[in-house]
Amino acid sequence: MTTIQDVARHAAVSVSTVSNVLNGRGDRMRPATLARVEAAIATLQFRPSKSAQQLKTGQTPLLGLLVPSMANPMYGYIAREVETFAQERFGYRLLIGSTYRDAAKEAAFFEDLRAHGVRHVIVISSLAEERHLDSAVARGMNVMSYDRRAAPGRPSAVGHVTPDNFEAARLATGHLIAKGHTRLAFATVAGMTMSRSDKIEGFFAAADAAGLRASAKVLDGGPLNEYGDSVIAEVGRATGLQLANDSRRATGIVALNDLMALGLMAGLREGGRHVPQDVSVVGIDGLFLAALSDPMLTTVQLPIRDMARAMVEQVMQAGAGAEALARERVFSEVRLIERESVGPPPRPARSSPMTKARTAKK
Amino acid sequence: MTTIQDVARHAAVSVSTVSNVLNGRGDRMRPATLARVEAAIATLQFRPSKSAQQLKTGQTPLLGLLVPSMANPMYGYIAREVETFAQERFGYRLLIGSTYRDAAKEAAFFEDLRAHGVRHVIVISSLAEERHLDSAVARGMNVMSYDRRAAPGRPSAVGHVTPDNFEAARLATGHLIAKGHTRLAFATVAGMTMSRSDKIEGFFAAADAAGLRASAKVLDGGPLNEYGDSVIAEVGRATGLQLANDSRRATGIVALNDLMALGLMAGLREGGRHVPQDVSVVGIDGLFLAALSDPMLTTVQLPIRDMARAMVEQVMQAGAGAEALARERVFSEVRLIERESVGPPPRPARSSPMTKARTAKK
DNA sequence: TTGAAAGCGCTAACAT
DNA sequence: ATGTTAGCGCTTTCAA
Repeated sequence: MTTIQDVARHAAVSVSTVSNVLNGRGDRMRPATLARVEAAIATLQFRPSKSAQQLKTGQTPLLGLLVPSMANPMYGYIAREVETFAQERFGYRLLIGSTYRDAAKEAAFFEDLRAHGVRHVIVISSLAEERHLDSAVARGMNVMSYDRRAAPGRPSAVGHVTPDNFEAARLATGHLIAKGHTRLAFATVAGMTMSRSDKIEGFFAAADAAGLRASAKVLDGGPLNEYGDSVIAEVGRATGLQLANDSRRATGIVALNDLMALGLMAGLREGGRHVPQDVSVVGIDGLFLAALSDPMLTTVQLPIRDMARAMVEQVMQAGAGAEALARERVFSEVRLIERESVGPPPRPARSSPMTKARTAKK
Repeated sequence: MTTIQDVARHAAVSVSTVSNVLNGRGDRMRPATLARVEAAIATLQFRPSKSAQQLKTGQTPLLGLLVPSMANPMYGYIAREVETFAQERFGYRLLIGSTYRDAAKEAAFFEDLRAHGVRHVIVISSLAEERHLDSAVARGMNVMSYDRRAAPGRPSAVGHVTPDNFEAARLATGHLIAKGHTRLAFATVAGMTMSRSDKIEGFFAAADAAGLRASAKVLDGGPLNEYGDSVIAEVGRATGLQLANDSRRATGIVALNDLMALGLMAGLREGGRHVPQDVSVVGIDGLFLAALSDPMLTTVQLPIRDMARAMVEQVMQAGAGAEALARERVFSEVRLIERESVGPPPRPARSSPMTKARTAKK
């Protein structure tokens, strides 16, 4: 390994001179000296050791990113945006970890980040609590949390960036209502996170506003056990299959996210139902995969790239002043992408005691 | 930050004693001493600094992983498997980088890995050349390359793990032939990598064996510009759309991979063709997404997890002996998963001059 | 059984 | 304009 000593020797200068050029202080020396040093660096292909620099400065250009699973296309997409921006804007690299929604793995990852001296971390946790994040902050980390709002009341030192989940679900539900659906459902998985409850509230808010609250219901597809990649789609499929055999099922369904929606459609189809003729489905996320399905999935697009950038920008705030870092940003730029998975509700096969007022437009 | 000094002071021992317990040499001291040290470590929540350790030992528990794009579900899946195994088996964390298939970005990532002292790296490159990998090896890195075989003739210092792409494509093509298809095509993107050419050869080998070579063709959907996440599916869609309007199109298509196949199906449908009634499609990869489409995609499952583990295991070989490290492993455990996207060919609309012998079974 | 001390590669005072 | 040097947190001889 070539060191700063080698360079100094090769250029016949002292190590501090080399260090000066490394740190952009080339103006402190004669041009000829600078040139010699630069030549030596190039010749020897010298790259200063990050660990030595870190030991000295306490800084390391590494960003920690914690996700439930990298195999989930949504997190893969966020991760890529975070990584790209962190690299382009700050020259940081990404130290990533999948936690499988496990508290112990999450804690272990934080411990390792700390040991590595990583002081900037973005967390996409599906744990209910987030106190462990505060303790990370207490140890000097800048942490940003994705997809949840600051817990009300309890002042937090961690920053928050989240899409407007309430609005996203409201929009999705409103679209179904506008198409004439009166029997609505929100399909989710077991376990209540802030993001999920916000969506559920948005769902009910839209139903309420249309006087459809009584028939609106939440479908819990069960737990997300094991490896969290495809499983949310599997839960969706199971829910879809079950729904297919339910004669009193909702005709308009909002899914927790696109993967769940895709699974839902597969399950519905497996059960012999057609989307959107028998049931309409709308997702939330706006994954590119939603444009590939048959029928193409109508979904609510979230501003992923903007959020990724905002998280990076904020987590990098040098000051670490709690004011700036602990800010909460809710991104409301959610928009409905109408595709093919939503249509008018089927006309009721027979008189249903559930039928509400306003008999859908023909 | 609490250091080994703090622990030593707190336990009233020297730093070397603390270091000894950190490095599993607790047997060198009196149990009471060990206990005191351990208590101090726990009380102070001490974690030794990785950068200090690295500076001293030259080792860092970080694995570099280079992928074209983390937003691609296939790479996300591989990355997760690599990460999980590296963590569980070796206690390593993952330093990941998306290269967008760009040589400069790839080189920059390697430079950074070197600066960080990372000595183990797994590369999924879509660059034609791989000399840059050899130079990384020359600088002391252990590198494993995924999805390509060692260049024949030129002895390489980098290890190789790859699925049997020839066999995967042969299997996919053979399935189409068994179903009666005589007009075959292989849908790919612009740019020839070793993996792609192996698949194409497997495709032709199967066609040849059935006397179908003359009508078998390769469809090049064009370049994969920009951000490589959804774009391969977009190329697939464009190819599918074009195919839909081609009256002399193949009836059985093998796609480069599942994402391309999914796009292909979307394009075909957009163009008014039905899968599998008008055209049969088979993918390669075995992504969970392939089970979600309508029709569900018939595909060739690759042993991703096994390959991920093999790569990690091999890249970690301490010896760095070129013999063990530069090994090439071709995983032939590929198997066809029959789903719904393949059926018998449509009966020819009218006499076609192309029609080969053996008029498909009814 | 325990401790003292050198040194890994670098940065940044502080000389000169 | 350039050089000397202390020291970041740790591991590891070598001594005691």
